[in-house]
Amino acid sequence: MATIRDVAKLAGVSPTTVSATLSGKAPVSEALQKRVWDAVKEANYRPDPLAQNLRRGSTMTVGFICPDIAAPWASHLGKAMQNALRERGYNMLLASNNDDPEQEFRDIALMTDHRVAGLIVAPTSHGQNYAQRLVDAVSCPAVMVDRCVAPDRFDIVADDNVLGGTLLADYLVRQGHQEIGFLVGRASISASSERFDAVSARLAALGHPLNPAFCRHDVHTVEGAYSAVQDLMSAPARPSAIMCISNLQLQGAMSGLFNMGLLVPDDVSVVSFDGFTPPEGWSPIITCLLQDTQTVCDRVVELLLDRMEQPETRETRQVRIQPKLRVGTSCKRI
Amino acid sequence: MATIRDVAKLAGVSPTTVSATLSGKAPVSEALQKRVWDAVKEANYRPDPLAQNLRRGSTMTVGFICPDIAAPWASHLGKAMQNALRERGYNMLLASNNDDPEQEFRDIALMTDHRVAGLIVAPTSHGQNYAQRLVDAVSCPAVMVDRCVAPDRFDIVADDNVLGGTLLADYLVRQGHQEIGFLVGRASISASSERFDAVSARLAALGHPLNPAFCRHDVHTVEGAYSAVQDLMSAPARPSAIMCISNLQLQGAMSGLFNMGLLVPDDVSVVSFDGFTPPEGWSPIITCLLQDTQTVCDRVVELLLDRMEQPETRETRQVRIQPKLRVGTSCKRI
DNA sequence: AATCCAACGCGAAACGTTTCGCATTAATGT
DNA sequence: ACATTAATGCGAAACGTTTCGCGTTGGATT
Repeated sequence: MATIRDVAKLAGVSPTTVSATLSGKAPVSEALQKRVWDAVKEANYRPDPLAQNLRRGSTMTVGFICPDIAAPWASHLGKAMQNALRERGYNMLLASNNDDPEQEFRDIALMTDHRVAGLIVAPTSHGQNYAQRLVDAVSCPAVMVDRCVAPDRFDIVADDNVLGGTLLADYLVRQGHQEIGFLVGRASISASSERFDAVSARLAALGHPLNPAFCRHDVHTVEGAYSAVQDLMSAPARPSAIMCISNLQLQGAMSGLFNMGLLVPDDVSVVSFDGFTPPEGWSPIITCLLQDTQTVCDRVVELLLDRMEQPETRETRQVRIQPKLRVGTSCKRI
Repeated sequence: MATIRDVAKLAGVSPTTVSATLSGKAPVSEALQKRVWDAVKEANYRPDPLAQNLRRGSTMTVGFICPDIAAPWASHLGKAMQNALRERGYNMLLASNNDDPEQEFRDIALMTDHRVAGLIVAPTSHGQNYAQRLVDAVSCPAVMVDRCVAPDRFDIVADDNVLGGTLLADYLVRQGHQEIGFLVGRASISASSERFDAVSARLAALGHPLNPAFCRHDVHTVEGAYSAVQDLMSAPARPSAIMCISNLQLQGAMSGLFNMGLLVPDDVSVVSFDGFTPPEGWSPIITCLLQDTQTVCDRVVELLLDRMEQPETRETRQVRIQPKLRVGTSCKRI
């Protein structure tokens, strides 16, 4: 592989001039520029990124850290972000941590050591002292996605859960549902509590407050949701609809209902934030909130690049993405 | 950040000795080792990976290149491989190319420039002169997944499509299907042609050869499959079952049938290689072949590490993963 | 007691780039 | 015509690590 010195020799200039020409960071006369470019082409020269990294002390790489890349949400977002970053010359380093904060912190340290230019984190957001540890661990420009952690330290892009909760609550009431089973997630996760609070507030405002007996707390796995719905639906007083706040919950709930022999929506309706969306042809189509992945991606990249350009100056920003209600076939009128 | 020189000073030894102690590549006396380790801890020293990369001319990073990371197949495999590689100290660089060979080659060049230790590629496998270009582009240890390209140059892990085709053909015949609509993929893609050939051969052997009028070729997008099934099902003579060879096809087919008002499996049965698998609770459950992602991952990593240790010596190997038939609800008996 | 060898530790060079400070030249102003 | 300045190019150092070759030491061999 040709080095910058080879090119310099070929063009009859110094390595400095080659570097200046390629980077454009210092003025070089037209004539020399041409000679340099010709030499670059002739030698088929491409700067060694490893040497650049070392000398610059930074990398054209952005890290994306998420709890589970196999979750459709994460893989779609990852795909979109990779495309967006690529256009700007960045690579993407990926880490999926199985929702384990310890693994997450190790990944952050690893990427920091590798001098990523920036970090996009979908935080696990649980565990002892989480927010503080995250603040301590992250020493480069960073944006948090989906979950709101340490908003005075990080830029954040998350769903507008108040709007989302309102849309879903309104829809349920409009469909005549009054007894609603609610699978609440981890209280420590912002998305979870925000969603619960929003739905709760809206239903109360509409005159149909949530029945605490129909709420199941700390449900954050497929298995948990499976048991929770079976528990809910085997009691003598049953809810007419079940609300899930995550995809994992939704899958567990559907599976749990299926195995009890309950049909959706004939025996019980289901709605969800963040819905699993099998394509047309499968049923039921879940009534849920749709999030525009591309918008999320665009905003995340925008915030991150801004901060990468001006690491300290700017105040942190918080962006909320407005979800849309998709009416499917999983929630019947009663 | 502490450098190796700081540690050396602290321990009263030379940088050489620190390096030797940490890497274990040269003998260091017990006494000095201890002093070095103490100094490392005291200074909280961690070697700068950027400097290591430059000096060694290589990286502890493996690249994973796939057509679409948002496809469940790819994201599940990516997740598993990340975990496996992590255990061995490697990072994973991810690239998703939207099934565009040009983008794929750019990504390969990028990763090669970055001196990845190895490459795992799910090749797009189409375009002019593809195999040759791939061979030319890849200059590091590499394993191909899913599609068989240049088997005399690369290690390959792919499905056992002969077994898979046999299982599906047997099942269809056992269920009484004789007129089978077949969505064939790109002829240039090994998985596609292998699958078609296998099913075709088995059906012929069972005395029910495929009817060419029911085959649609070069169907490799969701939209293509959508039109293809509508075309198939609007003719006067209809197949009783439709076979898809990919997930994309399956989604297009289901959607196409749905929008014609045809129910699966009441009006027409559907089976698929590589099936989209919504969790329990959604219907229909597609009768399809299941592939054990973990096995694929293990074999890929095994082959890659072998080759990374002995770049040239070993002959290329080809591993075929045996699929299992999952009987769902999408194919009725007639 | 002289010699040899193995074991260990060190200094310095090297990886390929970017950048700092200085030198040279040409252009401008008086 | 001389001084001042701006424009442009260069040499050399620096980034932090690994590694090559050499020197030293201490113990074993004869």
